Amino acid sequence: MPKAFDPQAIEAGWYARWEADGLFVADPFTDKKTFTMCFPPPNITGELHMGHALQTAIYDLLARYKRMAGYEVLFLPGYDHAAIATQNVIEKQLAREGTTKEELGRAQFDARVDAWYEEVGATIINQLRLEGASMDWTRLRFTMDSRYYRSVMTAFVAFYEKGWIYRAPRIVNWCPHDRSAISDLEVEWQEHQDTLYFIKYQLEGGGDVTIATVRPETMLADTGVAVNPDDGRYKDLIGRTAVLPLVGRTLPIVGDDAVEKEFGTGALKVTPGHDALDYEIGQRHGLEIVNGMHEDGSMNVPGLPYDGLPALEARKRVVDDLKAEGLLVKEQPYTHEVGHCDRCHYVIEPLISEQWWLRMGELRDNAIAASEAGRVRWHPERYERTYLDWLRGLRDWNIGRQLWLGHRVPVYRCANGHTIVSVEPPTKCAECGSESFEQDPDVLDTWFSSALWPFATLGWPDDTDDLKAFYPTDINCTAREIINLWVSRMIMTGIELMGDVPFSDVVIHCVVQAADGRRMSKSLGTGVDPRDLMTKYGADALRAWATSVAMSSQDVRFDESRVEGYRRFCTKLWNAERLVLGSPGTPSGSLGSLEAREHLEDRWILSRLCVAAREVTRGIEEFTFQDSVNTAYGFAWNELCDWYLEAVKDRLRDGDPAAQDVAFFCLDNLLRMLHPIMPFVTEELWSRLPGRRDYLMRAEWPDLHDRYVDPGAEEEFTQVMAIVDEVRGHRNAAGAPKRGGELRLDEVSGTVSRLVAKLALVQLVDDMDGGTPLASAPGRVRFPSGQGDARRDKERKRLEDDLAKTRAKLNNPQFQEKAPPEVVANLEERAAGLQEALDRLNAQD
RNA sequence: GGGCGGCUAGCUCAGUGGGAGAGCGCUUGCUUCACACGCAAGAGGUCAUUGGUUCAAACCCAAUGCCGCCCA
Repeated sequence: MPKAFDPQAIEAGWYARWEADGLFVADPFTDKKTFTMCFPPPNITGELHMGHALQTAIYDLLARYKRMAGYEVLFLPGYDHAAIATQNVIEKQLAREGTTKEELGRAQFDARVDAWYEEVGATIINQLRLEGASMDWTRLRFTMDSRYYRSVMTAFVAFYEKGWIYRAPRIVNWCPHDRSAISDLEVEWQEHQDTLYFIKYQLEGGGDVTIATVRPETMLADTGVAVNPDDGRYKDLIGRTAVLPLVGRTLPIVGDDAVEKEFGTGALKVTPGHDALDYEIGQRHGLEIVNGMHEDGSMNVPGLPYDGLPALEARKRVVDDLKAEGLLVKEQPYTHEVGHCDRCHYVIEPLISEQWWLRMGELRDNAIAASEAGRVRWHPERYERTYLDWLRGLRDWNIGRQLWLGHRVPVYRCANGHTIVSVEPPTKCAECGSESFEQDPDVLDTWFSSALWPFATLGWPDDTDDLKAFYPTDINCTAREIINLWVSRMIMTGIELMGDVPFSDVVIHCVVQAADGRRMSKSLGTGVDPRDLMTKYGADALRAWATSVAMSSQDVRFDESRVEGYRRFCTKLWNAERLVLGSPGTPSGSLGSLEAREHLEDRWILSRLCVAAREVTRGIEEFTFQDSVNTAYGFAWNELCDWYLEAVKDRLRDGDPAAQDVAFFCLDNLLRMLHPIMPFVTEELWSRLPGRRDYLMRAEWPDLHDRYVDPGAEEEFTQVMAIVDEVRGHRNAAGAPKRGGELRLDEVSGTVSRLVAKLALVQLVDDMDGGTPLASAPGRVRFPSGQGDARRDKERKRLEDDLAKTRAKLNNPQFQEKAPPEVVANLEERAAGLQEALDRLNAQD
């Protein structure tokens, strides 16, 4: 074996062998219990970032663990079409080429989109493979595949037939760049420094009222003025009529509780066509709706000089004209939040628009009930509130989009205007026999199709073997910003269309930030490409890092040195195995010596192995993955390598079968429990262990229970470590060479003495003149180069301080009275131990 | 505006009421026959601030400050 582990040399090979031998493929006809995860469709707008890499590591950890624990695992991969995002990417490409999608035409545009999906899809799949994701590639799904398309159509028709889908005009978030509505969740809020304009509206019959607005251009579509009925300043105005400056339209003045008295002047201009609140006020008071804007965000005010101007230019002109007429009372700086499209970053226009809506009533109520009843569990638990709070305030879902790509709404109109809603395109109108149809031009929100992911990927609406075997799935793991966008909607559709929740557990992992705490993003230049990290440190190191941070906090700053640390850990494992494999003779493999075990160090390490295995398992089962990786790391490095292997080096060199059996057994089980975290290096090392070897990937999960737990051995070996530590400390303080010196130990077993001598590299003597007394055990140590008196003084001070603190606590009568007896006993034992150590240290001998 | 999370060693982070921890970095000594991607020994922390609960607080409660996120 080479001296260092080289990830590049083995990763691709193992992945290919696992896949070729069908280890990723799930069998729906299995007798085993099934475990299913449908991988979240990664955004197909680009390559996968650190968040995806982290998420993949967690999913794959769970998949591999469950396989080893005896489940039939389906880990299903796929991606979605990300309609708005993809359209933006292609449009940017076209802009660079000096053309537009309108110039190109639908067919050419579609071809560009398909080529893009193919290219990016391949990149995504490649990265998932590099990371070792054990996904069932025979079941790869894409939301635009024909089968998936039919699932989406079927869901639409099902909701439509229930009467839950309707078409109605409402204020929507309109993106003038994409010329489409987007959902509330796709709006990004940014702080803007703007100006608040105070404008005087004359009243019919004399007088005036001043309103305040940051968007004076929208006044062109005003149809009323509203004041709070409790506002003494304006009470008398209710029922009178204002005249809209520049336009001349008459505006009824209405009283409405929704008007904030504190904002501006307390009088509100009402523009029902361009503001959600104004729309509601307008509806309550029967105000006219004027749509003052075109789809591209330019003004739609025929007959006025502002017609066709972009909003900002119109604003300038309006303000100038108001000034000229003396109606602009004042301007003041104003800071507020402005919505932007989260894909193209244009300013969102609230706009009245006719859209497709999905009624949330029953869908929402059932989704709430499922979580409250514990049929969906959240990890960490606090995210259940995020989910419930959002659902409780949820309005109907605008599922329509005015885009060039996506699933076309399956609504058709015949030549005579009859509406047909059907999964397959109709051939003949049932009412009039017409054979000529036009399909509704809208497409569906991408999240509408993604909401069906856990069952559409399994073949729904057909009653497939996969659906029977693998639904409901078990775990969905994602980032918290996805809870409302996706998780909640999967739960809604799963309950409605499948009659059961789509998964039982939702795992919310942390968000990876750049090292300086900023968002990780390509545009900020703060992004880190997971593939570069895998090239440098190997996939296992990246995965171990991800495992250690994913559930430990809400956010994590990326720290490359920690990834590097896990690469070193891989090499450490590699060399541990190299040492064991280098011992002569053939190990018995009978494991008989595990039962017979005579040596203290053997009993100790087997005990520690059992404890570690239990903790690693618990960490995975409870979704605190950092506990698993920390435990395995600590066991491997600080116990197996630092102490056990050092203690049995000579026995291994002599070909002692007991030492070999124990060492192999520990390695075997350590590699098993590390496999879900670090699949490549563990598979490679496991394959090199003696004996007939199948794949570690389908080996059994360590199930040791308490078989070798041995408190006596743990206590005795702890004494060994304490004495060795102290001797080494003296050696260093004395500046003595690494080997040599004399040690006299009284009142400890021969086993302990011999182990200490071996590990501390000292000569055991029966008698000694002078030397330094030890604190950890009765005895003295002496080095030829001199004594560690400075260290002895320091140690004495430490012990004295500690003892004083402990005694102070014990001397408190209230402590004695109120603290639990075991805590008191514990402290008393501790004080006695400290006193003993001090006595030993002060022994004159 | 509502909600959530964080503030612990130089850095990144563990630590759910009884002796302050890890990795990396730093200092010193080691090319010891598994590993210098290593070994051994060290230095380094009024656990953000203030108050409260408790025999006992990094941990529970309240307030404050700063950083970040989600939602409107």
